[in-house]
Amino acid sequence: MNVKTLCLGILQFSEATGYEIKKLASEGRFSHFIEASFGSIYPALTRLTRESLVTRHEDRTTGRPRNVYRITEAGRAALIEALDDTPGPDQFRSEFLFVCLYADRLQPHRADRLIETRLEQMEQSLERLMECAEKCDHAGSRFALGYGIALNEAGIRYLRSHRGLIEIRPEAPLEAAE
Amino acid sequence: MNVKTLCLGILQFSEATGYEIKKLASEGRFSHFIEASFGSIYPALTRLTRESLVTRHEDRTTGRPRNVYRITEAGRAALIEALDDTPGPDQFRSEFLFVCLYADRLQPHRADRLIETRLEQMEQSLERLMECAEKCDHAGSRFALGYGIALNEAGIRYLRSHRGLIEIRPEAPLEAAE
DNA sequence: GTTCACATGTAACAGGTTACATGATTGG
DNA sequence: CCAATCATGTAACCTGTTACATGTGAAC
Repeated sequence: MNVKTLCLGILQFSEATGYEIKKLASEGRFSHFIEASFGSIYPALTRLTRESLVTRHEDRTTGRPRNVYRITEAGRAALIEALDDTPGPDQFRSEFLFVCLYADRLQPHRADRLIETRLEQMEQSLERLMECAEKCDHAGSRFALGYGIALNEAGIRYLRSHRGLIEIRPEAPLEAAE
Repeated sequence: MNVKTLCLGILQFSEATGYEIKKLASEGRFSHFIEASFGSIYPALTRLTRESLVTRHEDRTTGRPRNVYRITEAGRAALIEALDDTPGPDQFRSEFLFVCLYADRLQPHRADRLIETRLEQMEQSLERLMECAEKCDHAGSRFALGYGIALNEAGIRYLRSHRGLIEIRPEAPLEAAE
């Protein structure tokens, strides 16, 4: 799926600036299964405008000049059409897991710290998703959000209960760890 | 993380051909958190050979000519060094979830079929991971595999129990869906 | 015999990222 | 006044994918 479709998809819910689209994709309610950078969003928006799939409204009233984009009827049609393709397989990429593979070769307690950090990140992201879900009453969005929450919870649970598999047991009391 | 590090990581466990590396990354025990195509693996292997991080052994004995790659000491060192960097955030990309967002605009029962298909895929992938885990006695790999299994199970559970959120209720008997 | 799995590689191309360049407004 | 956040955009670059090109051996 490309950034153009993604923009169309976000604009389908409400008008937005490029900046806001980026926010929604990176931190907002779509962030757990989507990603895009400014460098791809702005050009996409320009192309979409040229193709009349969105319209651009320059807003100079609110102090900061901003370009607000709004999806057109043709844009909605194009989105539905794009959605018609069989979605590609979900993909999960994790450098964290890759590093864990070699936990036994890492510096002592490196794995422990890595897990600690990851756990914190996941708890944060879980919280964020739950906040979004509370505020949200659109079925599709709740469904996607709920999925993210379920996966996050499962990941956290797993890390907590299985970290012992790769961490150095404290039961082997040694100062060698330093 | 780049394909070079990935190759090094896989070769750390045992020697392999480019073809086998691709298999391991796409269907094998690393497949749930890693991906790489032939078009990136072969050039990476050539570069690694030039840098003496792996050695190439041409095997013409087994009928099919194959190039078997083996990691060197320098290669192991380079891997450990690469592993030293803070791993980037896990990323999950899902076109499936994106499409689900617009379930209400799709053709009737499109969402149902999508979920059905995804469920089947996830069950297959779960089975595959469990088979790998059974055969595997390396702690790091078991940990990573277990993580994949946990996430898959959670995803399957979620889809089964929440699909009603976006599917058309059969309880509302109407041909209006058309 | 023909299909499938094994096996290697290249080249064109697409797609997106990073870094850069710029500037306004708000809040402390 | 200074930092953070809002805001837009470009260009060089990188990385990897797709498609192509080729060939062997095994199994049915």
